[in-house]
Amino acid sequence: MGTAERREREKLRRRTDIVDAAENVFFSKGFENSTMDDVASEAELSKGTLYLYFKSKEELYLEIVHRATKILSGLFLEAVKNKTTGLEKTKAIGEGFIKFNKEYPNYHNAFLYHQTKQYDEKLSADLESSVFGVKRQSMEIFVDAIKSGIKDGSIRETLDPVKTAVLLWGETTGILMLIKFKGKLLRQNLNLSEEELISYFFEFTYQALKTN
Amino acid sequence: MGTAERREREKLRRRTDIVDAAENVFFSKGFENSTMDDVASEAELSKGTLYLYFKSKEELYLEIVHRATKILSGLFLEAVKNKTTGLEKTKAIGEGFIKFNKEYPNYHNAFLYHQTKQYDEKLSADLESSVFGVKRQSMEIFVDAIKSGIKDGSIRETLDPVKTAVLLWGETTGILMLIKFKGKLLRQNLNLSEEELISYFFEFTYQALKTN
DNA sequence: TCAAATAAATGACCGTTAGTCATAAAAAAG
DNA sequence: CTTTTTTATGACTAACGGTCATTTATTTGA
Repeated sequence: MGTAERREREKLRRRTDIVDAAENVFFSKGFENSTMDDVASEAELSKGTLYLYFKSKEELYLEIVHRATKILSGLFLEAVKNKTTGLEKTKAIGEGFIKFNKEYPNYHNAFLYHQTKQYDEKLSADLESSVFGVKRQSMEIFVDAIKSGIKDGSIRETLDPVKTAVLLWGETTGILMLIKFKGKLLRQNLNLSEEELISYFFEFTYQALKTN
Repeated sequence: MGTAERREREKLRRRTDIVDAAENVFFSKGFENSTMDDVASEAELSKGTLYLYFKSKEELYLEIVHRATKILSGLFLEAVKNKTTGLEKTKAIGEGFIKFNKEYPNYHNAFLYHQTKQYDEKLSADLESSVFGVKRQSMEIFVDAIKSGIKDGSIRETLDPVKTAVLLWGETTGILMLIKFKGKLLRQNLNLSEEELISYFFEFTYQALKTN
């Protein structure tokens, strides 16, 4: 009989519901300020039940990061479509990053926060590595764009695709973090707006990538 | 009589001792895993006393970031000395960043962690702004280097000194963070070492800055 | 030198929160 | 309908940041 399968589905469904609840709570109050009781109440469950589905508050959080990572990966794929040269693709990926920041600010915050954490080796190795798996996908899209740019002559052929992708990933994250955490100071003290900095970054990087 | 002055000195001395103790504890166990009781015991004081000198655990931490920032600023000054062209100065500042990372890893960690936090507006406005003051100094050294490079013709004249300094600051932080938090994954999954990535970053950036 | 006044230090205590576990309710199996 | 298994509960614990009434040490003024 299909009882077992149904139960499996229901279990998964409950898991998803809990993550949804956690998302609502974390996104509205911030991760640090949210309590597991908040999440339990939002999910209309008791706190104990949460721990039947997740090992810790952190694992719940990682699940959200997983969602974020999948969204970003999707944005990358979409960005690359309909672009001709590799350079254009690469630029589009950068714009995908910005779109992520603009259209999914909560997921992006979760994602940034995650990048500044190292997790317990053993504890959540599975989830962490599955997150990394999706990130790897995004990275591959990135690497492919650069490779194709080198092939079609739009990107300098002295560049190394993998290194460049990692580099741009790190740089972009750095800039977006700077904006997120110190954006106000930049505006007030240096009279530099978010948009200016981003477009300057794009221009600077574009020049460094393109063939002369 | 000089009693008041002496007491003032002693108070300051105690403050310093507490920060020293906090440093030992935070650096060895990590900020999150350290308790105020740990710090108190390291400082050979009771916990209550800590709160006579610092408003919170976070303020204690900010004090360490302040030290870190001063060190970085000093490294920048030292780096710029004896360099002739602005481009060389700029590169030397980048190397100063790396030196900070290599020679003062604990301070650098504190510094990075700080960059990913936004603090209570009111609570520690004084200290936060004094930290920002020192950072501003570093930033000025950076901006001056780029300006001089534009003047002496070693750096592309289409670049904006302030924007470029902010940009490079953000990029460098991004790369160092990537290495710190995901360095192991980069090595294992992409076979990319820390040193390779850094030198690639330098080369890439150098090309983007220099006049053709 | 000593008592009053002031400053510095203490540690028991409080409120909060992540995580646990014995118990109960619900569902499935036979 | 009874037994077994699964799922859910919420009172409880341990740990920690921060507070405050009380104690201890130091300074002041006569």
